[in-house]
Amino acid sequence: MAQNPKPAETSVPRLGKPLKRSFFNRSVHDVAPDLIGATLLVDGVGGTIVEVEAYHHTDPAAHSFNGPTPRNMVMFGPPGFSYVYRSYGIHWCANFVCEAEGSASAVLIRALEPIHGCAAMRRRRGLQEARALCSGPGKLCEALGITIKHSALPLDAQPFALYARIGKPDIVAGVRIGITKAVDLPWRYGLKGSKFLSKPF
DNA sequence: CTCTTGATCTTCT
DNA sequence: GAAGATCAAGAGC
Repeated sequence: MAQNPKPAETSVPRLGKPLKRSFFNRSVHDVAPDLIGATLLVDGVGGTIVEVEAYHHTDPAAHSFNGPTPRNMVMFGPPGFSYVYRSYGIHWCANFVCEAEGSASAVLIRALEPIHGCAAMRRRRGLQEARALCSGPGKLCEALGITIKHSALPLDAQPFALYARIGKPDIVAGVRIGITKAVDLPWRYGLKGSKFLSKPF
């Protein structure tokens, strides 16, 4: 019998339990793939995370590699906080700080599937196509309204809201995008087959 | 479809 | 003074 009706074109996944800050207090290489499928909202706008990259303090490509500076200071703080930086003078990029305080490791949020508040995202991005709204770290910050004002904020309190995924999705890994150091490390993670990635794997 | 380039500015050397 | 965890538009195929 047809107990599974054809899915709607845009289905809204059930949300798991809210993620606590302690979720981030472990290896950045464990947190990064575990964020695939989680839901990120900023003031109620966002969707399902489909692409991230891990940056470890021993990694030459990490902002924290050469020690603390005014820009990367929040990376050296406790886990479970946001780290937002300016990219190429134009865009914002959002990270989640991981591991014990002082580790200076973080996950870059690179792409998500727009689910909640799509009208607001389309307005901010000046675009209609869902695929282009959040398919890149700068794009998703624009769509979610993330700026430097959102840096160094706890991820388990407003305006942020994070929910665990339900079940375990198929995750793929590959080399990171747009970097010039440590280019061969396979620390980019994505939801297998997602149409909302910044680039295919 | 892929490749190239300009925009724009903060950060660190 | 140069580089950079990007993006969009335009040219070429």
